[in-house]
Amino acid sequence: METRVTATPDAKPRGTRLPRLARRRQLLSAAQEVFVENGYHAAAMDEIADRAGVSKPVLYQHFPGKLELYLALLDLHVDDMVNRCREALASTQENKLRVQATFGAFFDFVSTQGEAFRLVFESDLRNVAPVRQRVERSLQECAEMVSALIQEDTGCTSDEAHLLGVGLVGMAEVSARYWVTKHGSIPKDAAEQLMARLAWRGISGFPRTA
Amino acid sequence: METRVTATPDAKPRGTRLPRLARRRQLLSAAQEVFVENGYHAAAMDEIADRAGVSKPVLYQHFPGKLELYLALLDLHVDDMVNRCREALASTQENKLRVQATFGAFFDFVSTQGEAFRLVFESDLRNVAPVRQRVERSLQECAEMVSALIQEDTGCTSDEAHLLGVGLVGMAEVSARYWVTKHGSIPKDAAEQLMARLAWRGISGFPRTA
DNA sequence: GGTGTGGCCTACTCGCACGTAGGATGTCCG
DNA sequence: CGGACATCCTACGTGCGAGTAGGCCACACC
Repeated sequence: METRVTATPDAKPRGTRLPRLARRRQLLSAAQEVFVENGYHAAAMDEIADRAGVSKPVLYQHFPGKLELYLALLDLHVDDMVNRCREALASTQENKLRVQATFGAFFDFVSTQGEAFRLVFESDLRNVAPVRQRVERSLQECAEMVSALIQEDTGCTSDEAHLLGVGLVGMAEVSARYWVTKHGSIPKDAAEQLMARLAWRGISGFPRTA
Repeated sequence: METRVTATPDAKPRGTRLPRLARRRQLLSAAQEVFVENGYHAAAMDEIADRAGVSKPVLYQHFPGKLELYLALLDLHVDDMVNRCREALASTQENKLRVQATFGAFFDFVSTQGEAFRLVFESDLRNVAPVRQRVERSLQECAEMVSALIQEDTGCTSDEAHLLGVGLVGMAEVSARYWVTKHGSIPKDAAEQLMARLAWRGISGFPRTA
């Protein structure tokens, strides 16, 4: 999927001119590479520009600052995650299949776009309000969709269902992240189904009394 | 739990002299406050010194640099977490109780020392090798202790047991972190037991065949 | 062929925060 | 009392990287 991962931070030809929108997309792509590799702080605007085969001021003609550039990318991926999760839950009416589909969604999410999921799950900028807000909100949304279903089918209070939802989504996130770094140990289908089985056994027909 | 959260970063008396070891402990404590509040990058050595009622060079007489100071704290807390987890798993021979105890361990861990768990779970320095290594290694250790037990009692392969272990530990981490930020919604005991029940239902007598 | 507009570049400023040089001051022992 | 040692301070050097000033060049349209 990468054409070059060699030593030199490989500046591109540096001669091409692009229309505004195409350049913007390319800058986003270059920025994603650099942010994912190094995190926000270690990423230099110079390197992003170089990676796109362009000089720094061009970057600032498209984005007002480093933070805004980062947020633009982050928004893309949190939305992607939430949508995948929503679609998985809506894909069937049977809860067992819903669980499977949702784990599938998380495993898919961490498999796409290089390692873009790191922007959401491993951001080194969570201490900055707008970033924290986006990340927490997106996970919260996923958890709420899950907990709504839990609450329908069990006698749990709202608070209990929320906690369960957060835990399940967290399990999906963490296991998917672990799996993706250990490619080769287990095929994707098997990993998804293993975790889905664990979750489904845990949550199905959750007892109403302690 | 905080005595002061006012505007001024409250420098202490600034006159007291302390023996070397006591000063070191106090510096660690001040550093922990600042790192937890702001993360690594937004934490200034000046503020840590101020917070301890001391000037910056003193800090550098105790720690060679900012990173080493951070690592000293991080080591403390990853070890704490692993030990709690180990003790929980060793506290009984019955697996159901082990699950309960382990969730208890994670909920305890996030409840102690201000919010020191953020250093482990939300470090904004995971892209730096020594930090990443410590964090991942500690979670890996917890997961391996869990997966060893899983492998004993199920027909899972080693890879499968590892994935399950990581998922369960991840669920404990995420749910504990969520619970601690929502103090008041559910009492600690209830939250622990709810999650433990979810996990135990999921993992107990895990089927040997797909 | 001129002229304007849009895309691009080189080269710079500037602030911030880590880390340090060199000096003052309190305490303990001969 | 005097000097040695340890603790601490004020004030500075320094590097790095975000963001900017000002100018060049290609292409399109008159």
